Amino acid sequence: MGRRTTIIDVAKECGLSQATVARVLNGQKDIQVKEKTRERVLKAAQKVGYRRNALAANFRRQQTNTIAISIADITNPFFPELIKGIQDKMRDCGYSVIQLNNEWNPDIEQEHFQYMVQTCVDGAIISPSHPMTNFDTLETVPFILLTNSDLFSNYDTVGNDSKAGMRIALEHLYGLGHRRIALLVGGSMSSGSSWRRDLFCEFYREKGMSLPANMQVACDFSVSSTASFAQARKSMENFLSQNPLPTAVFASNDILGLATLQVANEKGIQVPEQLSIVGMDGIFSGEVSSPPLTTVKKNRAEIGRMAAQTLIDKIKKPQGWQTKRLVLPCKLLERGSMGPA
Amino acid sequence: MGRRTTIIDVAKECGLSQATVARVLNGQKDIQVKEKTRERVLKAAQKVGYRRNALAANFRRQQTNTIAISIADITNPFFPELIKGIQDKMRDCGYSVIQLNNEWNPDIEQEHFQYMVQTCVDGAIISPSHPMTNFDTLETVPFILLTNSDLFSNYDTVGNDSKAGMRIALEHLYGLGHRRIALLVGGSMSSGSSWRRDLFCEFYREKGMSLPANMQVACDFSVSSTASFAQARKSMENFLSQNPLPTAVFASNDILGLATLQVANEKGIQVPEQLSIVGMDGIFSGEVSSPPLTTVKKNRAEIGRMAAQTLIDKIKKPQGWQTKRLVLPCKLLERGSMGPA
DNA sequence: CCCTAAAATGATAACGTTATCAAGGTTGAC
DNA sequence: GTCAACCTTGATAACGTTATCATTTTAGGG
Repeated sequence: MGRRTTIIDVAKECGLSQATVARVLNGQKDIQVKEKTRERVLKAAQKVGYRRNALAANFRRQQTNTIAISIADITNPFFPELIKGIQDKMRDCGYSVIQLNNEWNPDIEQEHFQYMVQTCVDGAIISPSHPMTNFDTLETVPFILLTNSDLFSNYDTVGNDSKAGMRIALEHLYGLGHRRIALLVGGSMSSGSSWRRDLFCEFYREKGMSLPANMQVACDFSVSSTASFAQARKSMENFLSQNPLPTAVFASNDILGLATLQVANEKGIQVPEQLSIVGMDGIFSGEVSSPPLTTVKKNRAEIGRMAAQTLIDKIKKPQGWQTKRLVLPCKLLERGSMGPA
Repeated sequence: MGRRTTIIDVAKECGLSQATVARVLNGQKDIQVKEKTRERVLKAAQKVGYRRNALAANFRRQQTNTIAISIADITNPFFPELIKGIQDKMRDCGYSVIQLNNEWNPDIEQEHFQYMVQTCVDGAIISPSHPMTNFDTLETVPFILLTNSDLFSNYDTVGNDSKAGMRIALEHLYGLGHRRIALLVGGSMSSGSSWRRDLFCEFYREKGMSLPANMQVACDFSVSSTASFAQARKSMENFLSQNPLPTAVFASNDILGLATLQVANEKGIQVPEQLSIVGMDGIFSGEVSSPPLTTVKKNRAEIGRMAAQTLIDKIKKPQGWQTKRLVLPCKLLERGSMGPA
């Protein structure tokens, strides 16, 4: 038994040189090899049962055709579609994908960065675990961030215009006559609850309305959807006991929105007649609630594809790369949880 | 500039041999090296800024410390937790994970198998895309299947006892007085709708009830949750127009269950007063519907961890491996969509 | 038919690590 | 002091591919 068949075996079989065989079997498209020799090689390869040893090739070329994705948590329904988008594009371009979950933990995130360097991934797509994430560890690994936050304005980023999205939602609610709109944000973990608060206050100011007390709720946003949902429920059970109620709630993600909806349902608060709810993201669960959750939809697959494409461009053009910031629009997806005030 | 620092540079720096340096820096735990030399090496490594070249090591050892997961579709809410379970366990054991989506397409699945061989993954965890999946392509790659189907009884498998789970649900419904129970199955894609039908019929027989007409609905189960959901809705809009209605529906997965629930809600059919609905899986969306969906819960993270552990065992014990079939129980998770007949 | 340029093929040196085996040191019992 | 047994360390050959450069073959114009 013994050795696996190698390029040399093929060379012996067909009486050509190792180099020529390599050109045929593993060469790039800029082939310089006669059709006839090609056939000889292919036939011999078939005969001896040649299998390319990707490990050897990777080693020699010092590249893996693999990229890494670093996100918080694959079980968060926001991410799978995003990842799918990345995978699809990457697959088309001959890359495979390693996905790493940091569970919102910056230390794990740093470990992952080190892993990427060690393992020689060709590039990385990263959803930063927090606003102060340090990318120095990545050394020369080219990377793209999944965010649109100003905090990362020096980096290549691909993200949705969440600010515009939030504004669309608020304007829409305003247009429907809502004047007591509440804001629901996730806790420390989401990279920016602060700009949401700012935008929220500014919106009130702009409309010449004074911001009523108790119109902002912060929920702990936890590692699992289920846990976050439970947390949000708790917050909303309190919040929806106050008097007077807001006429609308803007939740900065769908999980919070769905928690609001469920609590409202339980309390007998009619949605949308008594309370409009708008979420953000457009996860599947929002389709199955009753009423289905109106939301500011982010096209996550598209974000993924764009990020992948951008990363590939960056990998292929190591010289003279210009920082790129791609911003995709969100759009309001009207389902059933929003109505006139 | 120029060459990256290697083990040889470190050796020069500290005046020890390459071999010794390797033993310190990359060696297994069965170290045979004096504390003093270890320190010398470490210090030198630090000084010259040594980074292990994992590509070289992988090549030399012909292993990658990487395993592959082959599933249908990461955006199917059934999978993320499963994957998380695998990842967590694998991470603990020093493996990283490549995840591949075959989109229920056997051809893509086969490509993935070839990819695994080429890329020398150390092992694979596979959710077969269909009952006839051919694993010969995998050659010597050790693998574990995520299923409990009898169709794969010759392979190592880890899966939930779905049959028992379904039985629990049916028995429970029966115990609540339901006598007109309908069955809702996914289409061709799910590896076995046939055993569900068999079990369903047998259940009726066992209870001495005759199976009424129109108590089985098959929905196309499509690549995306959203599409499947839409398909199921369509089927259920028809189904729930019949007279008399069933008093309960057992859906073979939560997406189908949720579609049923939504259509029932829209038609003004009270759930669970007029219609009980039980799903299967226990996905997050079932938590947010109203009422929340009662379901036969599969502990997907646990399945993932078990599969990972089993695969690792198999990898580490190439000789004399005994085929293993792990079966985990499901349990009924009572939320709000099931009540007395 | 010769000559030149281009195209095709050949020979061979890396790439950086690990594994194997040999050599040198140390320990302790007799 | 000797010898064996063990513990450390050293020298070096792979691993299979790709890249570089040298060499041979082919094509085409004069």
